[in-house]
Amino acid sequence: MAVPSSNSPDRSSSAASPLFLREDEVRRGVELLYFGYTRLTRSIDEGLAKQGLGRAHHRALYFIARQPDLTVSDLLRFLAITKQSLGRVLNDLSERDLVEARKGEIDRRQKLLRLTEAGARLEADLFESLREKLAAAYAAAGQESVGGFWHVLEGLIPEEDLPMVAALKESRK
Amino acid sequence: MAVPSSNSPDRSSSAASPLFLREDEVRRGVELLYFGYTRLTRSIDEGLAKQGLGRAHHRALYFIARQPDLTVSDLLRFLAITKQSLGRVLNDLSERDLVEARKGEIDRRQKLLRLTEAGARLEADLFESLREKLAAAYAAAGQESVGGFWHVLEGLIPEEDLPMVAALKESRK
DNA sequence: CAAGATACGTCAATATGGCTGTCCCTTCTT
DNA sequence: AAGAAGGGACAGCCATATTGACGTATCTTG
Repeated sequence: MAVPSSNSPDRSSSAASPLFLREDEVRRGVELLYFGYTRLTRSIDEGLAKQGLGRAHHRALYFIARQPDLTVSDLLRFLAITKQSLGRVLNDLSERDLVEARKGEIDRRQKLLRLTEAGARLEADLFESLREKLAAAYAAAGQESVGGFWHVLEGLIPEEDLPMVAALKESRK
Repeated sequence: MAVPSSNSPDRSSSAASPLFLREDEVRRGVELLYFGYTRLTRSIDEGLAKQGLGRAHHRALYFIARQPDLTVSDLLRFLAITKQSLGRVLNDLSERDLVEARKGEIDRRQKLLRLTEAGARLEADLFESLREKLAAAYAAAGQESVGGFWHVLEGLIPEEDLPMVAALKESRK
């Protein structure tokens, strides 16, 4: 341990295992992810507050918009919350006529969720604010960077969850 | 909109309005950011629950670890929550002897926050779990992707907040 | 067909992490 | 001396999540 005078830790990661990355690179990622994510969602929060809704409602709206006729249990998988928590959110949304449900035809136990026209309008509005910010970030970073951005994020998602995310991609007709 | 037959995206960013990106690209970013971010923080939540702490405590720990002798008001800027909310968190942390404070020497109204040894150990533990995941994602994506990842995220942070984020970078002496 | 599994809903109780508004003390600046 | 700034504390509120237990309709299968 011949680390000289400097009180800075031995960060010469590069040396050994490639998985043991320099702490700085990891901290940088953590911080950018934190600030980037919170800033992106902040815009949405404001738009939602006006309608008396919260972030949870937006997430539900988003996935329903993304996959019309989504079932409750699929939505639960996306949101990874409990049935009870989702129940409240879904009730709020249908009271406000933003979401409607009908019985599944194949399996009539299922409830197929869809946005009403008003719901679609609201979702589009909120999405517009996401688009502005993300599109600006894409543009500033350049298209080459976008691929890397996606790539790293994909790596953060555990394998068992990838099929779920991929399902969204497909519904993107 | 004379986008030709090809179903491949019109990515010649250059094309029309470079800010009006294809919806799919934005949705993909939103989704990856959501799943990536939640999966990354999930690991942390488990570690914290054991100590009876929550995510809020981790954020405070993280920034204090990052910038020893951080003042309360600087921490408030990072976290973007109210003094009252932070107060509770900080009390929890000092009750558990994870954080300690001393008076500022230059300005004695200030409280300079530091981790205790136990606090540093806990933070290092939690960070380790972040490192594992993020390092694996970096490795899987390749170093070229990491730059793009950072770049796009930077673009999500409003200009007025960039100095704050940069301050962290510097303290990373 | 009967039994069991599945999809959905709901009750009650609880925790966390935020918020607002108000008021206070100490210390620095002018 | 007055005001601004850093920090703290009270009370009360709200949104979002949790667990566990239970109920009902519907599908699946031996």
